[in-house]
Amino acid sequence: MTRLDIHNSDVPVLCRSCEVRHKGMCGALAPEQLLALAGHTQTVRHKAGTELLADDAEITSYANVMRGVVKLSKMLEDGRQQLVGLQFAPDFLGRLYGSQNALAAEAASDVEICRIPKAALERLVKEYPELEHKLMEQTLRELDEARDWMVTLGRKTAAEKVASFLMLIATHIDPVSRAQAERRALTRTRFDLPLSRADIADFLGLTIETVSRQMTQLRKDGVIEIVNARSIVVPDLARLEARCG
Amino acid sequence: MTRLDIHNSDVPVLCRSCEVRHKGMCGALAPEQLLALAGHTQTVRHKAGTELLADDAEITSYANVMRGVVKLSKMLEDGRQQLVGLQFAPDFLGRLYGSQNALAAEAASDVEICRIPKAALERLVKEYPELEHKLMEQTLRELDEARDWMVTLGRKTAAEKVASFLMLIATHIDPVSRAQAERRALTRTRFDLPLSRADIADFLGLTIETVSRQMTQLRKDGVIEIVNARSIVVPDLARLEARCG
DNA sequence: CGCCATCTTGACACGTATCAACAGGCGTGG
DNA sequence: CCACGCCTGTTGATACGTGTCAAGATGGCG
Repeated sequence: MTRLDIHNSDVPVLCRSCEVRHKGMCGALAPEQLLALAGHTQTVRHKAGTELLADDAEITSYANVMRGVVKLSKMLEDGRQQLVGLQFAPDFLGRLYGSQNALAAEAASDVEICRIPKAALERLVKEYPELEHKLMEQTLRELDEARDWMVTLGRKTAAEKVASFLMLIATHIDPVSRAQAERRALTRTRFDLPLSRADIADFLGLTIETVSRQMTQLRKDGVIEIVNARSIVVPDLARLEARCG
Repeated sequence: MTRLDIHNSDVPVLCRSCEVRHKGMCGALAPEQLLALAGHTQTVRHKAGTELLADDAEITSYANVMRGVVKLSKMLEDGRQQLVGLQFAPDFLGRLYGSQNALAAEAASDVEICRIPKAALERLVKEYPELEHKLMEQTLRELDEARDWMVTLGRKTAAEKVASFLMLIATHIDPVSRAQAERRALTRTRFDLPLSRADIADFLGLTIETVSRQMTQLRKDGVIEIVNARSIVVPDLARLEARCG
């Protein structure tokens, strides 16, 4: 279970300071493999709002989210938009084996990502099945999350949608794991929203106005406190959970 | 590209008559590996409506859809239901590496599935990375489809949802591939709906009545002909596509 | 032939969208 | 340092789409 990490000297310098090294796909790699990977990677910072992957663009590189939140979105021709996922560190970014993106990725907050050229990663995946296995596990998790969200989009009321969104953020944004969040269910929790009202609306299939009204309602009901538009306090996560439908 | 398949004698008897052998995950396997697999598999037929996997049940086996359509659904505690996917032959069925199902699977039509015990498949996956790769490709396809459907659920009108559903069935149910369907876009197409109005409503996040009204509207607009409730003719797929939003 | 499930159609209610006005925060420039 | 303007979010009035409830119509099957 515990990884032998005393011999850090084998680990590439770049990776040594990487905070998500053990959690993302890199956790699958031995020092020597990490070295093969690190030879191609490049860590880049982007400001909130930067487009990281354009829809329909050719895929030339993949990436790992190291810090911050990335939003994935799709658009209809007439401009209607739907967010189809949020990626937190240490999530993988990009459609593996795809030639073209089927969605757009944009930095929701300031982010730091670790890029690797498409060909380089695909070569490594072929060489180290353990790497593909890690990516498979994340893909399966994302599929589970996408399907959970389909229930939210298709069958929940506006009030339940907003509560579900807050719950999602509360359990993902914090460095504490989801499991910990569950244990601390009764504890006062505070977090910042990585999305604007417009983004939240696009994530929930609602309008800005409806999101705003439902937030106000949750505040009036004492389920949340709105420190400011971007900062929320949940006195009791269990009560919020009860609003999720 | 072409697989050497002249020496059928090496292929297990069970698999030799399998119509989806080359298309699903089994396409990854050499005769010898197929033999290892076939020793554990069991082909079963089920009538429409049979529950194939119960939500929250422990996973003991995986399966491949060989004939028919399987619907995947999730339910909220109060009974509201959402279909989160449809599986056609030769799709894989089951949450790989999961211990519990997060969704229910039910035969939408009469189906034939090829079961394999969880442990047996997981052993094979470990042994043959090529097998995990095939499953990865399907998982990625399913994730793409789930995200496409999120746009439908979150941002389309009832009319567009129904058109999108008909389009989905038209391009999946037929033995002709999606690519072929696109080429034959202007051709008259006829197909049977594998779902009842209630299922369609659950797939689209609508009510039965709204689905029915929108179908009627499409008929009145000449976009579809309703032979009977379960059988549809689309004179011009391009016109239907134009209704999808 | 008749029953029962499924589907369709109608009238009305309700939730969410739309349109519009206003409030607050924040950076810019005077 | 304050004033202004812009961007984001909030609140209100009203419209519209879809849900709900109820009553037929249709069709498959004993």
